[in-house]
Amino acid sequence: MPRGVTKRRPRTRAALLAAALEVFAEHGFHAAPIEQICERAGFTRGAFYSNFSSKEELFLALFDEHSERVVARITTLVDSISTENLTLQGLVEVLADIEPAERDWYLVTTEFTLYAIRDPQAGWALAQHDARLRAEIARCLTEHLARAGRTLTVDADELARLLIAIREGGLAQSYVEPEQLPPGQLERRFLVPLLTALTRERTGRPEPV
Amino acid sequence: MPRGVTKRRPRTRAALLAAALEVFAEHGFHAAPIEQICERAGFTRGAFYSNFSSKEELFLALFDEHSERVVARITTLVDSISTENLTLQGLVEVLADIEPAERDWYLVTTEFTLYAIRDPQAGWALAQHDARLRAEIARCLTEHLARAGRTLTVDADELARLLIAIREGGLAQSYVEPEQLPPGQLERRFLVPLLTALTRERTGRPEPV
DNA sequence: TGTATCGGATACGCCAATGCATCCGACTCA
DNA sequence: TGAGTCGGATGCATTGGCGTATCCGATACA
Repeated sequence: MPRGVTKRRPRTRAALLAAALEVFAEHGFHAAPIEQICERAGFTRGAFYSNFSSKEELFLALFDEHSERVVARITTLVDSISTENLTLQGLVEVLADIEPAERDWYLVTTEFTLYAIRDPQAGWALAQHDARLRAEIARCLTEHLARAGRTLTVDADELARLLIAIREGGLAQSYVEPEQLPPGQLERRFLVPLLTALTRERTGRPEPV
Repeated sequence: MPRGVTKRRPRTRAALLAAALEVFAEHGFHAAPIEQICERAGFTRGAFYSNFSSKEELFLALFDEHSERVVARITTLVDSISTENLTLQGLVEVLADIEPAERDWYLVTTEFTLYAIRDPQAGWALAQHDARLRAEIARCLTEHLARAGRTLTVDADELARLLIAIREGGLAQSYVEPEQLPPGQLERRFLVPLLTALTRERTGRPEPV
């Protein structure tokens, strides 16, 4: 462990990351000037290049950080199931709950997705994250449904893919015209019949389809 | 009508638009150099600035053009229903059919969506297009289901939103990891049970849910 | 076939952002 | 408390893309 200071750095890094989220959300990755990120964080470009080697690295770091947080949040949800409303409705409310801060993240992660489609390395990283996320969602679904007395009749991972698609695709529409489609609306309207159709009573016979 | 030439211009415009689609898809809007678009189209920047006032205007024009084409394509689908397979399966096959060229359009339109979320004017334009698209999809659904002897139990426009969300959200996942999730897979897996749950036999009673 | 006009090419100036090299101040540890 | 190292600030050079002003060739009409 070197002798010098080691407490300032992580704080600076965090401030830059937080500012980067805002500025990237506002302008997009390419249009976002590094200088604006720095000044919003209360630093100069010198601090920036002392912590990150380039704007791209900052972008990756931002995604990493977010990625951890998202998975952690779902894990928390799974654990809180026991105390929550155990009906199918209750599950849907959890899935349809979208906080205002999601907007900035949506803008950044969507841009990251485009980046990942073009860049195989980033694509691999995103795929890793998505796989973890789906695993958590699948766990959440399975456990919650089990406690509600139902079991899935389809692959949980693939259903997780569908739920993610509905969420992301729905958010796109919501953020383009917020008055027409409040965030979470699609989930609230369609998830109960959908999940009903894709599950059966745990001890009963499959429902007619 | 002026005396000079008037046949070259539309061809040049079309060539630039076609090249722009490729280059935007490859690099993204901001990272795409105008010069590369021009040289791929076989022109120079002089030709470009003679046809478009800026890169942004080109982007809007590209979206407009695409937008028309998409709506037209759906309209064609509606009209071809009579000759197609009239089962629910047949409808799903149509909805799950995604041609390879979709990838470039996906990249460009997704970037346009981000642009539209940030810019109210573009947002309005996108909302107009989406509304037309949903209307066509709703018509397609209603007519096809009617001929298959079923009627919707939910709002057709909102269902169209859901289908668009699934398509867009699914494509994002497909293009990030094409081996894991072939385009259209989510539709093929989930649309039959979903549409079944959201419709009832035309002359019969609602199915149990 | 000549000519007027339109479309595209060429060349230039401009600007903004990146990233580096260097300097100064702050903080930790002995 | 002092000295050495780490972190952030400052200033600069480079890059490259954008947009305009001007020039030249091609084409349609008289």
